[in-house]
Amino acid sequence: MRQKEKVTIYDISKKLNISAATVSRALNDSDRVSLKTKELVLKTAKELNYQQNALALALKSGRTFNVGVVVPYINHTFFASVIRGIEEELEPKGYHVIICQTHENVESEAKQIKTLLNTHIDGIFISVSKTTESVKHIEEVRDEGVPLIFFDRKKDISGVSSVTINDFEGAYEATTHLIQQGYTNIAHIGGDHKLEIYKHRYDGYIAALKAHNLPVNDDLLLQVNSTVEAGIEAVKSLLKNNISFDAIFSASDYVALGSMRELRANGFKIPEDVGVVGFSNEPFTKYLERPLTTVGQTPVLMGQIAAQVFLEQITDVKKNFRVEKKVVLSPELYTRDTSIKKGS
Amino acid sequence: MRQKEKVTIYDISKKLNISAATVSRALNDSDRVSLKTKELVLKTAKELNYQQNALALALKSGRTFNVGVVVPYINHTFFASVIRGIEEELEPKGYHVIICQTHENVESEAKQIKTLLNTHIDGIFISVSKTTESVKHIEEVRDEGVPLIFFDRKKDISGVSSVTINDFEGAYEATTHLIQQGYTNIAHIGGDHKLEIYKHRYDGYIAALKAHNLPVNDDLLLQVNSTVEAGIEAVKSLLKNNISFDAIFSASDYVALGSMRELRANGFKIPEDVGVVGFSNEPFTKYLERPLTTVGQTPVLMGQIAAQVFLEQITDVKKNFRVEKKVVLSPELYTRDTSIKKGS
DNA sequence: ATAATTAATGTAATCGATTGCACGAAAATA
DNA sequence: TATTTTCGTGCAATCGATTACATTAATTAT
Repeated sequence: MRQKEKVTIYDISKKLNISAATVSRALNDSDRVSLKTKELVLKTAKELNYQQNALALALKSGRTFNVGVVVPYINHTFFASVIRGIEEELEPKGYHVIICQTHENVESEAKQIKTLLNTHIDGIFISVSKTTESVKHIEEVRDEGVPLIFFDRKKDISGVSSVTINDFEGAYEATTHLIQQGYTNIAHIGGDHKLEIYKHRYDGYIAALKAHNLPVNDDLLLQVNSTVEAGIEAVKSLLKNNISFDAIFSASDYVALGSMRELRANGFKIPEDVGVVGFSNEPFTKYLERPLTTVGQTPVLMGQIAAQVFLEQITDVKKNFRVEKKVVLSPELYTRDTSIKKGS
Repeated sequence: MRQKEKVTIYDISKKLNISAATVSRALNDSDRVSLKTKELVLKTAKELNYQQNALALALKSGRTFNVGVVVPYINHTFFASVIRGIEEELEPKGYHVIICQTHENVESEAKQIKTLLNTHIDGIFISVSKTTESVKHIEEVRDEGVPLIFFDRKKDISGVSSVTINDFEGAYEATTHLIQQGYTNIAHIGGDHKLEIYKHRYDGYIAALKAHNLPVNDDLLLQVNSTVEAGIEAVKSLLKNNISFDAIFSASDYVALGSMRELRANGFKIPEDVGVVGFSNEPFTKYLERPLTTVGQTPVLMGQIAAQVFLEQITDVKKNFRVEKKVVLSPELYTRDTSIKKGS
């Protein structure tokens, strides 16, 4: 029950009748200590089961070996996977990952960042919340000299690195795939353009249509939240307004799922009557009885790369300069049942 | 680019020409400081934008306001949701959550715990890995006087609290439900009994059969990993061995999914020919074209309660005693399509 | 043999906040 | 008025490790 009395370098120094400074040097393998004392110290340290006090070190050095990760929700597969990637990459280097969620709320985001800074983290990874417009709280991090890395959802801030998916390319490929499958009247159910990712997916969709000389029809463009319910509502509204379409490219798998529900409820066959493509490659998409074609995002890889960028950055800081690095990952189209016209 | 020079209590003390001790007392609202100086200090602190140095405080007090969470994989929906619950409950109290994953590996688990202890976390939440048999590394935590809380996957260690699901009850209800639907030949595809949760689910299944005077048939009992592939293989082996059954109670949603795949591939209709019930209420289960009946586990709630137990525990420690608290949450059966016989 | 060099170790300050003890001044009591 | 309390504040140690500077001992060069 009682806290074990921790062994410090003073305990070692007392036992060996030398100064704590020498012990410290010996433990850090300094060349200003004789081999004999070095060995002696190391041996005694092992005997006494000495563990370096990370707090004392952090106080002295200013480095805590903790990094913060700020995401909207940690239990969303995508974010949890990115965190996993970060954790896997940094754990071997002795870093710990502190996670915070913003619930898509800027104020919470700003608060979390403030607290993280106060905890003296060595870096921050962030995917901004939907409601984030002002970036003052983020610039503050940069100004304090703390490495900051955006992943997936970024803001354009000079001097800040980011790792993102090429959403444009993903959307372009998805749309092109639908076109090649013979669909010509493709609706796009996207998300709020305040988030770059949705804007880029929209742009990719438009570009693909134009590249194949298909007209852009405003009636076929919707912006909704990323939920099953929103997908249902979106299709309902399309049908109610008598808008004809033969395919849906959705910027969200959840929306795609809802869309399919509503389409089937109205007697449409997928993919015969309507082709559907989603975005994200959520785990459930491949388990559906009719697996969903979707754009995959390699979130674990994204986390790993973000971590690597961070590691580069901290060595840069030591050298007293900073590089702004923008990594853009290529998405991959998972072609499955919902977009392959039979007999085509 | 340059690290902002941090404001300390010495800066305040210098500016006001008083000692740092008084500043510290004033900031901590000690009653040994005159109201006048108190106000003065508070005002100056605000002016200079003073932020308490968490590291210095931690070094002095031994409390870091960090807690560690150790799970097999952080991107599994269940664990991510528990973490979310913990985080939501502790964040308002000023705690940070440090996450570690073990990849179901005891050595990794022991190492993570060791590092966490060295980081001076204020408590540890853990769901043990499948391979954990020796609990020496866990007893060490308890012996160091660091509050430890098991969630979901626990080990029996005296003096350690836990928050779990009543797996027995969940399995009992699920099996009873199948029986009530008219299934009589129910197979159980479970997991490794080394993990209590699987043992309990098995026990619940057996108890339900006995309670309804149904025979226990060893041929219908399987132990497999929690994957879609394992589910496919399990059904393959049942069919190959010509074992007849009219329902499957699986201890895993993934296994249930695989089972259904293989059953359909062999011309069986669900739920007409074979009823299926899973376990966990994974998000995908309700999105299936034929939503899966499954036992839900309220992971967010589990995290919240675990956090509450932790908070109680640290106040207990202050009072110099420790209570072992075992919270068992009730699972809930989500009755969906795969177990409801039509016309019954 | 003596001076100059190098190697090994020790001393003490530092990182920032907290706190037991001491001290002077003011207030209350005798 | 003299004596005791109370109040507000400061001094200095502490938490554990690091490190610039000082010092001693050992070695080499002259």
